[in-house]
Parts: sequence; structure tokens; C-alpha cells
Amino acid sequence: MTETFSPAQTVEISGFSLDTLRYYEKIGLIEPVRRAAGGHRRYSEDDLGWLDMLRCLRGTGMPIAQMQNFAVLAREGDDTVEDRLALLEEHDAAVEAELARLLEQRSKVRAKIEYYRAYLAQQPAVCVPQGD
Amino acid sequence: MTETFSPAQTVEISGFSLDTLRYYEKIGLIEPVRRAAGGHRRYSEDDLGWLDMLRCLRGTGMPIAQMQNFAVLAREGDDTVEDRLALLEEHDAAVEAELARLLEQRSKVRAKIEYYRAYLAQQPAVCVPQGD
DNA sequence: CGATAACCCGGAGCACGCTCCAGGTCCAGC
DNA sequence: GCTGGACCTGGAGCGTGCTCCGGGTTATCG
Repeated sequence: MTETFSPAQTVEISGFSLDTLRYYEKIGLIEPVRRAAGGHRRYSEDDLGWLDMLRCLRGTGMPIAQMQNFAVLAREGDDTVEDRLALLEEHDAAVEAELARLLEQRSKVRAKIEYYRAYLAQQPAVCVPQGD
Repeated sequence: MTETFSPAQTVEISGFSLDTLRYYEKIGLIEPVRRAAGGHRRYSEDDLGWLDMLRCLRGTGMPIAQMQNFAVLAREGDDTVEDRLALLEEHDAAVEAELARLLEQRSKVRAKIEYYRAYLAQQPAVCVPQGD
């Protein structure tokens, strides 16, 4: 066990591009990845788990800077679990707010759509000759 | 009637910054705004209505480029209503998809939160002396 | 009439989050 | 052994969407 994954496999699994993976490592979002003899990266299962976490956070709009805070805490060990939990809960609230905002804005867009539809219904087929 | 609004009022009402208003005008998202004698802008009620539309679109994540397409159609007159409707419907579908994505990702974040909570529950109060 | 605030313009700058590039190294298959 | 593809590095570049700056003009208020 303790399988490892090539960069290409990791791209495939994580959904991050190769460049993004290296970028994340460079800025400390990922701990330095183990290397094979020749210097090529070998991502561990733990790395993939962490990448999955990052995907969740990015996918819900967490800024890089905040993910960095989270990464620092994660690296400090088990006694930061409470802090991390707090950070996630705060983020969850932010996501909730964003969802609410989106829903509200969507309803406005839909109102505009209805408005256009009504316009078209009331002013039908401009090009159709009337009454022959 | 046919009230007009100063830039400051328009900022207040539209929620866009002064710079953003001028930027939008520059890139053609807004038609050239009428000016008072001295060259200061006077936004019309129509302008405000259009700004409200832009806010809906931006607020639901429509890229500037697409809003520009929309603006061009709007400027071409009433016989583009169908095209505009199609554009809005397409956008509405995109918003829908984005909402679905967000909801799914949120559930993953919440799963992580639960995981942390479980960890804390199982490993309670590290600092409390055990059994005196 | 003077001061202060609001506004004008063109253009530069910025924050974010990647993405691409050049010039090399490593490794798997024939 | 050689070739082609995957991978390495540091650093530059880019797309988006504003935001800020400097220097000047116009409006408002006491």
C-alpha cells in the first residue's frame, strides 16, 4: 500500500492542472511533495486527500489567502483542530450567504426574463402579415 | 418628471462605484450619459434601470464580455428582444448550474466540518486532567 | 468672492489566480 | 543506446475587473 501518484495521475484525480499543483506547492498550500530518485514528484494518498479538501474550499470560493491560513493550522498538528473547525464554520456561513445572494439575484434575472416574455407575447410575430 | 441623478446619487442608488460607472461607460456597457452644461454627468431614470439590469447580471456572475453583447443588442432596438431573451435564458441556465455546483461543494465542506466535530467529540478536552 | 467639495479625463496600477515559457533533466519503450 | 514524452525550475505574462492617480474644471455654500 501507501500508493503514490505521478503528477499526471494527480492532475487526473484532483482536477487541478499541473501548473496549479506546482503553484499551490510553491505558495505553501501543499506541503513539499516527496520526490522519486530523479526529482519527479510522487504524491501520496494523504496529498490527494488534502487536494480534495482544497478543491472543496476553492470550489466554494474561499480565497487563496484563507486557504493558506488553513494550511498553516493543519501543519501545526492536532491541537489546531478547533481553530480549523472554526475557520470552516465561518467559511460555511460565507458560502451560505453567497448562496442566498445568488438565489435572490437569480430571482431578479428571472423577473427580467418574464418581462421580456410578456413583451413578446403582447407584441407577437411582428413579421407576420395581419389578416392577409 | 424625467428626473436626473448626479454621479454621487447614482453611486448611492446603483451600488456601483464612481470609477466603475465611468469604466462601464468607457467600455460601452452604458450608453454615453447625458451631461449638464459644465460637463458633469446626469444619469436618467432609464440609465438607472439599465444599471439595475447590469447589477443583476454581474451579481449572478455574467462576464463583462457577455454583458457587452447584451448591451449591443439592447442598443439595436426592439427587434432584438428575442435574442436578448435567449441570452438571458442561457445565462439563467448557467446560474442554475453554478448554484447546483455550489450546493454540492457546500455539502462536501459540511462533511469535512462533521468530520472535525466528530474528532473533537471523540477526543474531548485534551487539557482537562483525567480523574484528578 | 473664496473655499471646499464634487466632478472631469486619460492612463497607470493593482489584486487575484493562475498559465505559459525557455531551457534543461529524467525515464520508459523500442 | 536513442528517442519521445513526462517532468523539472524560476520567472515572466496574462485575463478579469476594477481602482487609483494627478492635474484640471465646475458647482455649491457661507
